[in-house]
Amino acid sequence: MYLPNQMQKLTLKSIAKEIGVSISTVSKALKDSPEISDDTRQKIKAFAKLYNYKPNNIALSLKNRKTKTIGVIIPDIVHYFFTTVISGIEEVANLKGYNVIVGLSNESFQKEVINMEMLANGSIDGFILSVSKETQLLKDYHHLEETINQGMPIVMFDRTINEIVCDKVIVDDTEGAKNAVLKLLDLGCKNIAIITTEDHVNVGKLRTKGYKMALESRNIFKSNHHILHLEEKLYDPIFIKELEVVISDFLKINPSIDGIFAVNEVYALSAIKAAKKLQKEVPEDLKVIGFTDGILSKYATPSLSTMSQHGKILGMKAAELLIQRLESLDVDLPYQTVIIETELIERETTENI
Amino acid sequence: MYLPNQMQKLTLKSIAKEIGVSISTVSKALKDSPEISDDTRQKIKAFAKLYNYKPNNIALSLKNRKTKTIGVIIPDIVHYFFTTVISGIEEVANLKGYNVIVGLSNESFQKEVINMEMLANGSIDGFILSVSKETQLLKDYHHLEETINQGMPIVMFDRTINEIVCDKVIVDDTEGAKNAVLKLLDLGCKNIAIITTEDHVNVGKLRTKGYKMALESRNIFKSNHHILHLEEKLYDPIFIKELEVVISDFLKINPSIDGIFAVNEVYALSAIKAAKKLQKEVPEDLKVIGFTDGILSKYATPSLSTMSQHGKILGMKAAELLIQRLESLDVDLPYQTVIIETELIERETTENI
DNA sequence: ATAGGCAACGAAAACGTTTTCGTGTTGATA
DNA sequence: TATCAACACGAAAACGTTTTCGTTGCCTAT
Repeated sequence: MYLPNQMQKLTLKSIAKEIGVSISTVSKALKDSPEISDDTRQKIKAFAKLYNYKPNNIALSLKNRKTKTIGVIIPDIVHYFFTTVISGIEEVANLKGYNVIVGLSNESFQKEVINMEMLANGSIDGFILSVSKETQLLKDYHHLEETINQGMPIVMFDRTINEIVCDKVIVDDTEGAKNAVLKLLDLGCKNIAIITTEDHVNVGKLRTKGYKMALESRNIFKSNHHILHLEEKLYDPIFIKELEVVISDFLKINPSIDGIFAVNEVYALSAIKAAKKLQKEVPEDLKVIGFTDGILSKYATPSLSTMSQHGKILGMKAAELLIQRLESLDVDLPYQTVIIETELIERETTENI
Repeated sequence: MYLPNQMQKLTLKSIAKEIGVSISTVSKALKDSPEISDDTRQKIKAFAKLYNYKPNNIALSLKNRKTKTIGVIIPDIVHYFFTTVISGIEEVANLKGYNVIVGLSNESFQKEVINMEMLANGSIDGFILSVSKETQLLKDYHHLEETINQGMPIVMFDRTINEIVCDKVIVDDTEGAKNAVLKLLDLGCKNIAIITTEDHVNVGKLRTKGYKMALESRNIFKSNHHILHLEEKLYDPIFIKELEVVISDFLKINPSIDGIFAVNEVYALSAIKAAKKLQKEVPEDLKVIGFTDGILSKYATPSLSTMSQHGKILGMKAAELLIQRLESLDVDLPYQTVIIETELIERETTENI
């Protein structure tokens, strides 16, 4: 009787020794190769099942030169949008037998590079990533280029880079912003402001562009654009007070504002809070639309109308693109850029009273 | 001149062939072995650097029988607490040269098992996990036992299981809840309710226990306990309306309630919303404390006082425990259970006006 | 009787490392 | 001149698979 050492994983070799056959025979028997007689096959399979043999993934990876795992690099995981994207990635990855390994850049170029290098040397088959803000700022993309040159496919999402040719999945920020502002106009708002980021943040820039397009399409020109650019750091919860002050000041200077489009939930909620303190009622005196249909929008009081980015669908699409490329035999598979449509989720902040 | 095929990763073998030495020599040269002459070492290192040689992680893993990666299994990633835990894990993992591979159970026993089996066969060195609700309900822990029996260490966090002996990192739910309720008492609340989950959810049960302990320590006995147990599903944003209705009904039946302790942010915010509609002002007529210092607490209006679980610290501690065990030579390292202290974060919902 | 064929299995290479243990060459020493 | 280190390097095993290509032994057809 075989006494398995519970501390030692079963291998083909140990099974072979136990049954008294060669490693090859065990391997073939377990894969139902016709080369092996029914008799020995039964014996081997029974033994393997009894002691719960599972092939070693690392050995398989080395042999097959593929790991069946996807590397995901994101700037921040404590962030609703990114987590929904991950959940989408994970869902289709799992469905197709892939694992997901997560690296966080914390918005740092350095960490992004380190993390990618750590994973690029055989640990994964391909990347899904959204670059850090610092990378966008520095415009240094050598790590991305090198990775691609080494034959490792990348799918970029949300914060993509034009200079890099690869598959991309993006949110239609400009169109989404435009639609949000058009909605405010349709609701009767006459003086619509945008609360946005600095321009080097791509999504901020694109959403600002959409804002302008919407207004200009209704013949509201520059003199009546109200744009508040906020410093990076104000997004951080530790500056919540400062954020409110800045927005409050902005609203005081522009008392005619009756509609706000904010490029994220945080700006939107702070705007609402600031407005209340200035005795402006939402939505009666001021209508607000945010971006990202996260937890804040749903549970805020009043609940926030917002543009959903469908992060989960985005993640699913990104994973599909990557896996399709990984499993395609066609080396020249053309690169795609998939656009995920935004959708206006109407809640209390745009109710017409 | 060597013309590297950019599609092909550099290996020791290809370097060896190019320089005209053996594989062993290359390996030794790169590791600065004294066996190798300065001359050839220089040559090899220069070549390796020029073409950016990086050893293949998979081959290393196979050889060393360790992967330097940690498997993290959580029930849900679109959840503030879990993401902060991950960020903590990731931080110390990275510091110590480990990668993090994430599996989601989606609160499903089945997915939890599958995911763990997928990773347990060589892909990772150890697990950090929080079990799914279904696992808690079924009380089937065979996958955990088997994993441990195979010599793979596990660190459980938050939702731990007494029957399983392993390292654990937990939040002091009972104590935290007790302190929250004591705070409400100190603020002068006379009729304090708890909004909690069904009892099979461990954290809900423990926090309810803390609620009772606090009241009883001030001689407020059962007849004056107001406990609202909510169905699982009401936590989901799609049932936000129903949630509010249930809480609203509860408040109507118990009009004397002047303090609420909610076991999560969602219940707390819904309670505030319900109260407002019943013309109760927060914090004037009703004081509220939640659990989890997430994004909702910070940006709510009024901002929510809450018990912080310090998820990031918890994650860091869990990673430290695991890595310590992985790198310890002592097989009999005693198992630890680390308790992360909660902390009351006071905001507007407990202000004394 | 013998060639041919098939059934059932094993040996060995390969994936990319690390490391132990040779082995050949040099220079110095007795 | 013979011996012996020290030096510089290579061969090979090992990690756990898969797969190709033998190699047996036996049966059948000529």
